[in-house]
Amino acid sequence: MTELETLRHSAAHILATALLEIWPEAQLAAGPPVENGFYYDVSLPHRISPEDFPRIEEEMRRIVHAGQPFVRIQTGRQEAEKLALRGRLGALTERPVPSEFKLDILRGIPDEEAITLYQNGEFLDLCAGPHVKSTASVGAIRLTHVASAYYRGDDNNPQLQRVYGTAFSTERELEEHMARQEEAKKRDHRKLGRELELFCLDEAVGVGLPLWLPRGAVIRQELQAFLGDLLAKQGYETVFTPHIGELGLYRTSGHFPFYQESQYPPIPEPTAWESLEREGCRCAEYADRVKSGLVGGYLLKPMNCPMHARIFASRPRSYRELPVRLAEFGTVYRWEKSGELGGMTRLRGFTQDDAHIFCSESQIEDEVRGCLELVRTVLSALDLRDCRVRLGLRGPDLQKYIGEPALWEKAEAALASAIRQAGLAFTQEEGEAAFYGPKIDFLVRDCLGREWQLGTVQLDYNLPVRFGLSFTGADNREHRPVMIHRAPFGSLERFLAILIEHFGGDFPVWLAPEQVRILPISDQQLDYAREAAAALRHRRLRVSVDEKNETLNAKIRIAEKQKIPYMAVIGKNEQSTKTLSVRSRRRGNLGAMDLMAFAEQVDDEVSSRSL
RNA sequence: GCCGCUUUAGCUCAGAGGUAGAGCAACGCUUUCGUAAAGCGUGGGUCAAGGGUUCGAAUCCCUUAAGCGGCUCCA
Repeated sequence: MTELETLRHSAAHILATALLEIWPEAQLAAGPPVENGFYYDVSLPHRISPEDFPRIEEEMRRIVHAGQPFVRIQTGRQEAEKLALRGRLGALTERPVPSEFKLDILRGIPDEEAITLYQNGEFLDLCAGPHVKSTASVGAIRLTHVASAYYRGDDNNPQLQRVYGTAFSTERELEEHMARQEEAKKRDHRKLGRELELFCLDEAVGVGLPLWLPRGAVIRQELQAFLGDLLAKQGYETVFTPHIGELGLYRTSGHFPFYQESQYPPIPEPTAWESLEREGCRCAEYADRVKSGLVGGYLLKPMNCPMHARIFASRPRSYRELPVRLAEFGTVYRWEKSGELGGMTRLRGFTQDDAHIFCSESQIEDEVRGCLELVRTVLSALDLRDCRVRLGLRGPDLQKYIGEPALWEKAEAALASAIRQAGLAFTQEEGEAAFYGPKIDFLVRDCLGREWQLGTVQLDYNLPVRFGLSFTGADNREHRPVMIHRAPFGSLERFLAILIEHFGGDFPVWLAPEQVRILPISDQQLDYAREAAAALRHRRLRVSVDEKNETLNAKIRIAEKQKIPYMAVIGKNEQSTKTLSVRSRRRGNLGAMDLMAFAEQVDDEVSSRSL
């Protein structure tokens, strides 16, 4: 634990102490430090709201001023259990009701581990520590928000109130942190997405179904073209597949029923509807039959892989043509629960920069390495260096996965070996696999510190079996290919969200929806302004002319707020000399430039995709 | 889906039981301007939706929806 984490952990204990001073009956669960601060989970009939924060904070300040030492108490398991039964753990006094969560946590601690308690003032808690010396060491502490969480993160468990706060050793650091958080909120892609007119989420269209506005569409097309160039070089072939497919296809792949709860229900054929009507089937019964897949129909595709598998199977394949790499910007639809939707990061319809590589086992390592290389190229080209890599393996609940354990072990071993070969630092996490195979994910943080999965490389021995895929080997016998699923962006929507926040809306010129805005000083210069715009457009630059009846200062201000990379001021002088007075959003006033020289310069910047 | 909070003009927000307001944006007119906001004027709202309490509801109560913060799940 770092020093700051220790301090925040102690802050959590101070929060707990304060909560108990106010509500002695509170049942405490756990209170760890987290990314930006700390929290404590508490079960309490009173609904804690931000309105309660002032009095809780006042109580906390009092505890800090009191300078209560944190005392570490080594104890026996039975002693601790007795205390918990008497309601004394996570409490200021003994209480008539046992400390249920503490008791449960205690029982979860392995036998060989020592049991320690920490006490400050009257507050006694089951806790491994460590802590700062005394409550006075926590110089600055503030509550930020309250949310809810299930005990131990399991939705079968009781729901707790989670009070979040942050703490630092000095008030100044706290103030700086709060200011940074405020700044970060200005980069929020939901805010910038609306202000810069990149996308919109319209309830009238459907929850979680995004509309890409013209300016956002420009960015998407640039991203697609950028990736398209890389894919062509790596020997990928482009395919297109429909948005819906036969239910049977997804039975074969296992999406139905393994992935059923994440899908829109099947769409039945009109004839199925009619024949059920003839049977006198009632609505509820009909709905049941559709849901359980007893009525045939189509599924809005939740993934592209089954269709790509069918493309592979569309004719006999020879070992000579492997690996077959099929790529598609495929839009998929998933039934995300309402509470988990958010901006462009969690949607019900989104587009993956998907591809499936069909190869022999001996090609796996090279191909996976190629994929990892591709993801890294993409991320570094866009300056997203701050990411971590995770190897996702099966979890303990084997019901959630398809396929033979032997194949899983092979796949997991192969991925682990490829990732090591690539020399990437990574963490290994159980329960993070896809239902058909293990995967390597690239995770980045958004402006508020939340982690999102972008790029992914997944190894799959199972779908080829389910689809009976094969190729003819050099031995003239049929062999089973292996499938690699990979998406360097992950989804274009989520990637856009992260990009918006990374650049704060100030995109590099090649991605900027509008690259140059021409600002005529008066309408005397309109003709030349339009002429100049046309010339720049000929160089395939994205240009507009601000023809509004406004002062130059106002036009500059507007362009700055819209984060246009280049402004070109045109007045009498520029008109007579056929030049532009160029102002760069990042570098300020660059002075007069020849029109064509300027076009050339911007063109270079665009084609080199410089940042 | 669950818990909490929120929802008033395109955006940001005031309005706390007596029948809706500001700034910005939009539109019009005047001004024709040299590197981050010219001036004046105009239009715009079944106060998220539905129900209830009340003589009277943006305001109080209930239900629903969406958004936000989390949890679980995931690109």
